[in-house]
Amino acid sequence: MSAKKSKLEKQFRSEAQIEGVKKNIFNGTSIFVNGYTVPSADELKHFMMDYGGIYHHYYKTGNTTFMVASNLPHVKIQHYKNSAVKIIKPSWVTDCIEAGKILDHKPYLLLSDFDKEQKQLNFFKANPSTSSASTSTEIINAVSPSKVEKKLNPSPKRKTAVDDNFLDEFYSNSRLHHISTLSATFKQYINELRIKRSHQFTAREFLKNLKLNTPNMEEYQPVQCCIMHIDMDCFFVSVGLRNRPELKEFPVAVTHAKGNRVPSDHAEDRRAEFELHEKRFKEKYQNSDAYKPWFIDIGESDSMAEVASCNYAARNFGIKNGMLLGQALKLCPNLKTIPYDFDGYKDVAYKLFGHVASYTLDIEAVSCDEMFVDCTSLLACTKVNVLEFATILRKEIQEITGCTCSTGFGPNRLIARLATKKAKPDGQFYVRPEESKDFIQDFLVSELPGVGRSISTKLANMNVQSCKELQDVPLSVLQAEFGNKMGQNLQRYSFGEDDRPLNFCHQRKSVSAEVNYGIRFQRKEEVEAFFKKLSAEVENRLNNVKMKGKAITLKLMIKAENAPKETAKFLGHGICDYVTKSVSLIDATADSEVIYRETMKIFNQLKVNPEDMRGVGIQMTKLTESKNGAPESHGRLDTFVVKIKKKDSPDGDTRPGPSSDVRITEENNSKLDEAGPSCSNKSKFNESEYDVTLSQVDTDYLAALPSNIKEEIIHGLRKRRKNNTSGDGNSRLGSTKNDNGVRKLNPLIPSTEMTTAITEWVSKEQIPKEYDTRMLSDYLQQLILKKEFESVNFIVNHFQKSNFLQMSPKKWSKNTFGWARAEVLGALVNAVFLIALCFSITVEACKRFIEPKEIHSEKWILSVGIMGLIVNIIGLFLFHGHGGHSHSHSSMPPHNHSRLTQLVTAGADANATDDNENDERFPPQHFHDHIHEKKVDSSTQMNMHGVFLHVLADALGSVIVIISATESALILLQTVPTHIQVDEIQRRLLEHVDGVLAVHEFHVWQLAGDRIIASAHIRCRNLSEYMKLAEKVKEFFHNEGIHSTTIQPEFVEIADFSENTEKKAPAQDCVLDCPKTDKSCTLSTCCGPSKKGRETPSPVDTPYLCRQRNNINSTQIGRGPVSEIIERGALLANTNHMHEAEASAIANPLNI
DNA sequence: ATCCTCCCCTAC
DNA sequence: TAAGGTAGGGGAGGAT
Ligand SMILES: Nc1ccn([C@H]2C[C@H](O)[C@@H](COP(=O)(O)OP(=O)(O)OP(=O)(O)O)O2)c(=O)n1
Ligand SMILES: [Mg+2]
Ligand SMILES: [Mg+2]
Repeated sequence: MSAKKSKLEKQFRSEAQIEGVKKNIFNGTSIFVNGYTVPSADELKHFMMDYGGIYHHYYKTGNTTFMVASNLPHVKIQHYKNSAVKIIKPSWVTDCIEAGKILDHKPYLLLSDFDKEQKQLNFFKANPSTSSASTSTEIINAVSPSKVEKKLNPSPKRKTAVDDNFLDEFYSNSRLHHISTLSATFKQYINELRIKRSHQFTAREFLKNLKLNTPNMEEYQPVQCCIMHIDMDCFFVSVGLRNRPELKEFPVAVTHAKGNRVPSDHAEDRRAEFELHEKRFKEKYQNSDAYKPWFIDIGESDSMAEVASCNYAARNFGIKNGMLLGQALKLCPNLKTIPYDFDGYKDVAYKLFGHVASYTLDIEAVSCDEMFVDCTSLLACTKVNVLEFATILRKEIQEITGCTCSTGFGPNRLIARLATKKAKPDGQFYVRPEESKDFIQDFLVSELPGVGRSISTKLANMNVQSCKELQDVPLSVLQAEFGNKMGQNLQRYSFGEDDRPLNFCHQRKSVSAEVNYGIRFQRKEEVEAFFKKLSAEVENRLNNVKMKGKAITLKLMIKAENAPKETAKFLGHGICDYVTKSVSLIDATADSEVIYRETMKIFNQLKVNPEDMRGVGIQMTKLTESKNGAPESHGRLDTFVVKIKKKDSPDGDTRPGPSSDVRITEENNSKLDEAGPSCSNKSKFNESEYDVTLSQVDTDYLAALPSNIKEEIIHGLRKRRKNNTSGDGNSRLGSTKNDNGVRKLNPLIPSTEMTTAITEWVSKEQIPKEYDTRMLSDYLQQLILKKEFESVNFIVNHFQKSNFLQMSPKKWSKNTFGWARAEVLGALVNAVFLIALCFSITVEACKRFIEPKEIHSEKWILSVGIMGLIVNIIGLFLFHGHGGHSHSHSSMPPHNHSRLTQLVTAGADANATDDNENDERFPPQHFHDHIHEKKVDSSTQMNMHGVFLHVLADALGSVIVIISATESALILLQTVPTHIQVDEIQRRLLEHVDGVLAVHEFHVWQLAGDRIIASAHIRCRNLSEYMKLAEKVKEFFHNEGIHSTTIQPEFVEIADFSENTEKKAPAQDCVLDCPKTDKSCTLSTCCGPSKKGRETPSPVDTPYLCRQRNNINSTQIGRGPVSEIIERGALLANTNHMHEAEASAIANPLNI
């Protein structure tokens, strides 16, 4: 029992003894202790008497200053609520003594805690049986309180996973769920910012200017590698205290519970669970010494809620994040609890990441309150020293978020992380590379990131506590104990070495949803119902990240055999065994039905008793990007097709009922497209028609059909499944792909309509989405496989020639030239396509020569048709195409339009009657004839002359194709256009334009066709001279036929001023090269390492370092609060921070 | 050797 | 009452 006395009490006593004379602190203040308290009433009485206070054995209204209570029944609270009685927590007494003076009692008011429990109070009030009694203590007391409870709460109904809204409610209250979600959010956030080119590094620019204009900043000392770690101080508490500033100095924790006593109905079970826990631990680690029974302090009615975060005042009492509230209250009885504020965390986290991102995007998000940042290039670019930057950054973060943070800097992530630890709270610490070995020695192994309870216990068993001790353990020993890699890592860490790079571009490897709270099932149906919900949750999460999974893992927590039935924590999981099992699927999926089905299959194999389940989880791995990722249809390519359709036919939007199968395909298609998985199974006809129509050539689909068989082969041996679900389950799995709603464009959509849709799509959409482009490429692929070469050609030509490709103002971030090159690309693709086609046809033809076959199918006719088509296309190239883009562009569509519309109608008819033969659905005869008609229009008549032309066109066509391919390739290779002579132009530029001292980095290339682009560095004397010059240079290039030029001026005079004079340099050297920082830049310039020792630290910085240097002088520099800090020289030294023993963190986890 | 599955461990 | 999630590194051991 004496062990139970808190440190605090002891401290008070010893202090009192040392002092001998006790101060008069309470000065006549009187208290009455009501009910059970910690410290006890007796102890409080002595405290009061010793320090000049008065102890009342009864509450005397108007006389007793405070009523002291830890906990009161609701009825009593209700009774006192509206009276003038001030009820305070006992810790007020101890805190006053500790402070040596009377403290404001308000933070210790017990009633304020209960204000938030208004609901419960109302509940009591609202009940008719007690409402009249609520004003009178006597009447309430007359009724047995337990009876009242029973009546109100016949069987204490607890909300478990079988209840309807459990999942939502649980997740909305789960702190761990929230921080996991936020962590993923910010990893993604950084990814997105990095992709977005338009991102502005405003704070970095500001910092640069600040440095230039603040002469009394320290001289810049370059660093070769600097990793920063930032972590918010006691994050949840800091956020919570933003609007409770009066609590800042008090010990505060964020929890769900408020520290009230808890019903002790299952005291035995709680005891038993604690003991089993201890037993398991000792068995596991074979060392009873290492075990510190964390639960010794926790009584039968102490709160088992977890402290999510506690502030540093609370940490002085030994409280830790993750500790149970009951335990924390023993350490610090007057710990103040505040509720969660999940929106606040998100808000602050966004501000934090947003602000750091305005310095650099070399950020690896670790969690919502923490990140690693590679500062190397940032510091090099701004020429600010590490600790100056830290001071500025932390000050800004505090101003923006209202919360403090700490930063650590080091040569690698390990050191940076530990430096932050040392800096906390509200501090900063910089470890220079050469200091890191010394720095790390004093850390305990348990403080190393990656070393937790298990490893530190094992090391403790080997008599290793500190990093210094760890250094002496031979590698072989570590590897024998912890495995190859872990052993290696441990040793490296112990010397302060860490070569893990920062990961700026995060790629998810798994998506899961787990619930290990409130799982209490009676029957299997309840389990099934919950798995359904969980599967739906997983589907949502997959969709949110546009992913599909190819493997499903079921995770279960099963009550350990000897664990008591009631868990220590209300609705917790108690002591459990863990079971996981996984399946690999044939096709990646995000469909909740598939996930559910597979999950149940695994579950059935595991044969668990639903009553023993304490936790469930579903995890998807082997992720692939999903093609149809975005569930929302806004801006999707196929929606444009649908829209057009609607415009065309007014009745297009009357949705067909499930029975109206016979429909024009594209309409049908769009409806089916929109249909989710839920209605996929209803009309087999629709589905199969759709599938066959679309995917006769879709290998995925072919793979999917026999997937059940394959699955049986692959997994059947192990699974030993019962035959019950094979029929239904398998047939559904076979059509999974389409159930999932993979969106496809029906190849029957006329190419004209398609081009219109594409035009609209391109003009509306900022950035082409991946699934759109895939959809488009699928569509084209199908056209090719259906041998609709003319349509393909038409669409490709459309890309090549339509206006939006040539002069689209829409530039997305990856495409600053707009779509201009697409024309060239299109030409190249077109040419390659045609060459490949010629080749395959030649081969085919040869085969036929060698081994002639009888013509007994329409395929032959089709082939002939195709050849005719090829000749036609080439002929078109020859007669229409080569002359100019616009000409063929205007002449093609009308022909195609009318023809294809007819074809579609015909095709739709064929489809409605015979959906198996769609491969040959377009009568080739019809096709060919039609083409000929067109040709007759453009030449003379259908006779020998025509035949001759066909052959001639064929031959010439090949030549043209090859020539055009070569041209396209040359353009893509950025070669200098043939009619331009670079050297000549450069020489003339120097000669003809006065004031140009030198020209270098001179490049000329062809964006497309006759759009020629030049870039050059031009040296002149100073800015004003350049202004005069610029006009002339532009004019010069204009005369040379180059209308788009990028000119980088260099000024001799300024360069001389800012750089060492010794570097005056030969005229060929570039004054505005990248600065010397690292090693990676020279190779990244256009011409490679023509000059030595110049680089950019990272691609992100390049534009700023290399191009915008001359902007600096024109920017006005403000003098904000930040510059004042600098001037005050208030670089904060790191606060020395004791290494906290991590005992509780190690002892805390309940799962052994 | 390298892969896969089923764990365990860690971090926040 | 209480809201014990989630992603990733890595090891053991078997299959290839
Ligand atoms: N067992 C834990 C650990 C952390 N968190 C939450 C609350 C914390 O505020 C937040 C950030 O975790 P940190 O490890 O960064 O801890 P703090 O920010 O609270 O304190 P510190 O100042 O040590 O960073 O994550 C939690 O809910 N449960
Ligand atoms: Mg933190
Ligand atoms: Mg943190």
